[in-house]
Amino acid sequence: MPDNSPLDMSWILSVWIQSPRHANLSDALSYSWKDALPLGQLVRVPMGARHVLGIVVNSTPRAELDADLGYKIKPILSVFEGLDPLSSNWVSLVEFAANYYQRSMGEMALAALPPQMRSLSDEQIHKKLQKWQRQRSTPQTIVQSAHTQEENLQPWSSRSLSAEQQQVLESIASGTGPFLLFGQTGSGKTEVYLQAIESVLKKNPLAQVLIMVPEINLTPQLMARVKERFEKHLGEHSLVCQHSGMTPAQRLNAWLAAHQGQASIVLGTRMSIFMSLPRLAMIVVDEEHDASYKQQEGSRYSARDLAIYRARLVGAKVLLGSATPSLESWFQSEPSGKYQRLYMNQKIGGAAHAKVIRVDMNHQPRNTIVSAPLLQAIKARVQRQEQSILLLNRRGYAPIIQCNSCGWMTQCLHCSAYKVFHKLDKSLRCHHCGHTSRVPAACPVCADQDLGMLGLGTQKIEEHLAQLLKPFEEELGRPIRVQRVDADSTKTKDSLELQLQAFHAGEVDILVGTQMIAKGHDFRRVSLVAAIDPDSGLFSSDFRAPERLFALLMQAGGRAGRDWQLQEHSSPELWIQTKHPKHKIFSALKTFDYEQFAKDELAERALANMPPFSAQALIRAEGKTQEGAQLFLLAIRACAMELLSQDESCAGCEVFAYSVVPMALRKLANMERAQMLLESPSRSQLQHVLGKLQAPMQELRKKHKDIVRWAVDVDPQQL
DNA sequence: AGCACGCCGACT
DNA sequence: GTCGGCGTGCTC
Repeated sequence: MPDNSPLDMSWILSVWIQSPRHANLSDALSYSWKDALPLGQLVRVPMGARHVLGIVVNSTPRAELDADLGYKIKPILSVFEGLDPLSSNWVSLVEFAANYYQRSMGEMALAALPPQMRSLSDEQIHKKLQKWQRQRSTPQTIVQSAHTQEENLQPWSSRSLSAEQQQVLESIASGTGPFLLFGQTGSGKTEVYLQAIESVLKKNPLAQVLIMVPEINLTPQLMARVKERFEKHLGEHSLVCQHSGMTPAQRLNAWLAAHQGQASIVLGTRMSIFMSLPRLAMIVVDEEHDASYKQQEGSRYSARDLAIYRARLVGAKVLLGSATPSLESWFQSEPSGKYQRLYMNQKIGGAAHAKVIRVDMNHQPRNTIVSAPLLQAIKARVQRQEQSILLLNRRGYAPIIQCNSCGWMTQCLHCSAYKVFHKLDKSLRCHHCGHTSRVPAACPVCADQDLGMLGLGTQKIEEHLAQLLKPFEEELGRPIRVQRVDADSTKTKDSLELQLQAFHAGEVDILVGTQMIAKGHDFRRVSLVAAIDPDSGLFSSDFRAPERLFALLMQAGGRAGRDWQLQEHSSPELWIQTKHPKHKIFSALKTFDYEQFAKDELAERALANMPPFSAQALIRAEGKTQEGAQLFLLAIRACAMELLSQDESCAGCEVFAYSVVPMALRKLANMERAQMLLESPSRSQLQHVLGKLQAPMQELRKKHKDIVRWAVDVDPQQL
């Protein structure tokens, strides 16, 4: 009673809790307490009938009389003792991200904390904290003891650096960044990251470093290298991961280690950009061009862009690395931009670029899958016990089954897409909504049994290749092993790891897969990579499709010939089967000339006023009918027009609203989808208009009852 | 978003 | 007679 007597509640706290923007709540709710609390303090507060986690962002003395608020201010329930408040920098980062990506502060902030922070009781978390504090050893003591030994100035690694790597490291040490590390696959970028991190940690043993990778799959490999380098100097508890594949308990432990400053290095996926790192001194964004850095639902943030913001906010260095940078980053690293570009051109150990060989499929027999010269080249690899990788961007057997009599095709009932034939279980599967059905024995429309297959999938290539190689097997006197790697073959946990291990061990001759195998994996004995059918990336409605295709093929080419021992027998090759061999993407690819590609592509973007020469935001709506979705967006469009002409603060804004159109995948899981693109030469003007549009959009949402979901996507990656 | 309260159909 | 469908409405 004495503690919670209303008379003692002399402070009003502003608290963020998890609630989306469209809830009719302001960004921070008011609660009372007997004391002021520091910014970033975690608290437990009553919310209706529930108790929820909150973050204090402000404390003000209670006025003599509460103003007529229309609601009762309740006291908070408890304060998280023994846990440092979140830093003001962290709060600023969240605030910026919420504003920029048009979400509420509370949603952004609470989603950035480990889920157990919300679900566990205070006691459970305290228990965890105590247990964890007992077993911990601070990095300080370990590093200092290491320093008192003989190796104060000795490098932690014995590896020698190339002149180029050394030069890049000197630039990083002497500059402020952001740095764009433009380095070929195999040029030793990872070593540069590790060395840069080493020098940061040696300069300040308490410093913290964040390393981001695009995908969960890539964390174990890099973590192994980080451990090998740093574990003995920093202790095992100083290196932690953070990604959605971890258990809730693991995530909480890692989060606590980072938050309390014990973790020196955090390695994770995009979500780790929001880790609480009170002494953050460096951020590494590996493969910075990768689209996975953009969150595709909920708060659609770009972890790469936030890394730039966060680094500037806390005075940390940020290092973006890629062999095929995003055109946004590339543009920023031009002499007129804000980033410093660092070149790494040389391949370590003198490994050469893959030789690019284009096969003009116009001159091949119709419906050729693997052209004769490519097959020949693959056979030669098999004979030399070298490995080949075949890339195709479609899984399954054949994309569609068609009735040869009436033309009926396997349209998904719930999506505006075709179901794909999977031969293993003789099923038709929609890759968008997952709906699965049996293959009909006859056409459901005209009952004709003459059903044919259209197009190519990984399963079909796998089978086709086995057939083509069968005669050769006898000649060779051993079986040829073909392994398929795609979303279907890697469904179960660790199966990707196992399949890749088998490939590494040389138990497989040929790997057939989707682009998931082109990412990051270090294949030693591969001397041939072939893109079977890359043409769909050449003529897409999405202006970023060529950029993605180019990056994929460059990366694929980099997979070939990483082992210089292969050089003695054969040179690595990248094969492209295409009906458009003269396309400029392929001519730039031939010399692995990213710079030429970027120059051409940027010139086109400048002419068309596309990013990075403009900023974009996409408003999407989903409803029962296409008409309903479009009507909602049209109303928003009208509202935007009105703002631009009537609203004083928007009057000078140059924001262009494109027409409302159905999405590329018009219907998904029985939901009709439409979108409208907003574009402006000025990021801040677009931001301003979006902010002004927020309230009217929420009003419109109430009127358009048939709208099931809608979202604003700032800086959309896919159109 | 949760989670309440609140009024109408098929079941122990 | 209840269990439970999800339609509005509120949360400092």
